[in-house]
Amino acid sequence: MVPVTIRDVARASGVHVSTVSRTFSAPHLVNPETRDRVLASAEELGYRPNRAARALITGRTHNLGLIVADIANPFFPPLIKAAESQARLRDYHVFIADTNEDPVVEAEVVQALAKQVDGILLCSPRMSNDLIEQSRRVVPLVVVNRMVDSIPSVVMDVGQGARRAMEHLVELGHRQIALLAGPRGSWTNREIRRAAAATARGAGANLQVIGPNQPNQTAGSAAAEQVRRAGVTAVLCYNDLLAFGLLDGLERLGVAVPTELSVVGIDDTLARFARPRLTTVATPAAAAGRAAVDMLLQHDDDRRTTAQVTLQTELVVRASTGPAPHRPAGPTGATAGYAVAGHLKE
Amino acid sequence: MVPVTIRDVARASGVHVSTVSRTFSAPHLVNPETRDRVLASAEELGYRPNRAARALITGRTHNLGLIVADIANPFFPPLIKAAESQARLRDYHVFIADTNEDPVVEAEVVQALAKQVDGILLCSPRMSNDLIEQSRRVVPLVVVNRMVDSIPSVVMDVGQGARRAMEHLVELGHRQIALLAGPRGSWTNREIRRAAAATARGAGANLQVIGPNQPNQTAGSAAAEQVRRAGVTAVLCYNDLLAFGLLDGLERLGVAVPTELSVVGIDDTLARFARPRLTTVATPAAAAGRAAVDMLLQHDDDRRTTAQVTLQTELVVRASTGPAPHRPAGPTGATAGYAVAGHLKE
DNA sequence: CTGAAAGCGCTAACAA
DNA sequence: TTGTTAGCGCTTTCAG
Repeated sequence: MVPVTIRDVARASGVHVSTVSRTFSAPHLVNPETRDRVLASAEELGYRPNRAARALITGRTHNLGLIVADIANPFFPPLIKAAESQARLRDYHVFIADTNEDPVVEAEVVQALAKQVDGILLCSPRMSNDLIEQSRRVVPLVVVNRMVDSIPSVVMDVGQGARRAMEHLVELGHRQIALLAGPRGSWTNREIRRAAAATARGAGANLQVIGPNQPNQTAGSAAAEQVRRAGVTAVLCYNDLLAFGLLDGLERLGVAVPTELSVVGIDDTLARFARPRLTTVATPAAAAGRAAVDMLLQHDDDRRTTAQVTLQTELVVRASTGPAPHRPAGPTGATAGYAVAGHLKE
Repeated sequence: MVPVTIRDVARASGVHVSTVSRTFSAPHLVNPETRDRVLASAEELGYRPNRAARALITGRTHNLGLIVADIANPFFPPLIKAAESQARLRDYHVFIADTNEDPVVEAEVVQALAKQVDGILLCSPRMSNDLIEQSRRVVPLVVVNRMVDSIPSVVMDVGQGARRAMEHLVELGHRQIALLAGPRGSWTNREIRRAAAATARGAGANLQVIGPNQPNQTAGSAAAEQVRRAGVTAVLCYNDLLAFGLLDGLERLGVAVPTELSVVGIDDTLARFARPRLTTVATPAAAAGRAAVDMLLQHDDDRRTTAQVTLQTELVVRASTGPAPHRPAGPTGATAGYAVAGHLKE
């Protein structure tokens, strides 16, 4: 709490402050003996360079910003953890900010953090590309889960993942499929939708889009009724959270998974936790976090790079998908009578 | 990226830098008209005060540190989210750090962050009380999930929660109960253990402690065999993650929950996701995060407070607990033959 | 290899 | 109400 400064160390070791400074920021420029003496005093006094003061003159804060849509969404914690760990490995500290899926907050936070960081990881941004490019002029940016022209980015190939998921369903005989869509500003959502629609078209299947939805369990649960009425035999969900909620809602409605309806998630966060275990598309969130940090720090050195990294995704088949039933699980289908099961208590 | 400073604004609005400074840090001390002019120029130039520079002179960074044992542990995200949101509400930014359950990293991170923050939230610390008190001398601290003499803290009454859980089990007829313990340095773990032991003693039940365990799913899964051999009819777990893993392991071993074995979790993070749905002790993590931030910021003003806040917990009975069977689910019990079920594939 | 001096962006007395 | 001045803790020329 008593702040010990460079001056205290200088006094204690009988050298000028600039020598102490050098000892920490350019050790090779100082006589080994002097250095040892300084280091000893520093150690004894418990001196730690003040990074903020240093930043003022060097222009480098050694801080990073990490902006995510919702920390409580299980997709993010592994990404945050990996990014923070990678950053600390390189001696960077990281600011975290949660925007609550709000594009306005997002833009504000970027501005607020800009001066205090050397760069920002913008994860699953909900703001417009224009705004992102504008932000880019204020602070170095790496965008995760979105592709923006001229902005370095790390994305996961969810298009490919969605395609594999659709193919899997088609192979199982499904022809009437629903897509439980994600939130509005989401690039991932658009990718999934595009890929799913294309795959359906190519396979002679019909794709019904339900949404947009907030990517949480509640929304998934709430969509169950709509899904049942849609007359489909399979549902691809924007993420596991939505799929999980849907599973819950379906259980309440008495719709059996996968016998009456197949459900596929995306991101493989909650999939192992679900019963039946979710078939899902695994997305390498931790790897994305690490890659993004590396891009940010490297970009920091040699400027002018605008790399776009795409990480592979993988379909993981578990127990929530099965052969298409003869009739869809709708109110006019074989299972209409089960509606009363909705009154079962938890 | 082109940093606009207070001087640029001063020049643009034809006043001295100190007037610009006042406009932002003490608006009431400046003539409304001048203020408007300054504000206009600032707006136009996109000026934002540099907090680090400000901190250098005021001594207040307007940053907080948030140190947690494991971001990926579902207990923390809601706490982090709430803390960050509360902090930003008060115009504070927050650094996040993950210690990987390592007490050494914990201590290092406190030191590393100290100069850059006005205070640190130490969540579920694994380091010793001594070290915490030492850290306290370097930077204001609020400890979450631990009670340390003379250090402001926010804890949840897990002792009471464990007691209620044990009583619940005893009421269901269980007399041979296991406690699947948590990690070594955890205060929460000690509290649970103490309360569970006391309750067992008072009720004429026997409590077997299994552990310590890392608080993750893998450890829970791995403990299944040991639990089955323990000859108990019920298990109280340090957290939901461990309980979830245990459930998984038990399923593989063919032990039926709750008919053969009752399982109780703690923290209510994954409980709704489990099948059967976990009976658990709900802990108000988000409230704890908010409370801790408030204590830190308030303590910041009027010093010398050492408040200790205790938040209530609540037993939530779901489907993983039931009447005690006549024989425990051990190898010598009724279900020994189910061991072959361990070969079932996922 | 080390010291002296200037200054990063900002605030805080003090004067005017 | 505003300007002047000094200086927060540190780095970085430039001399020596």
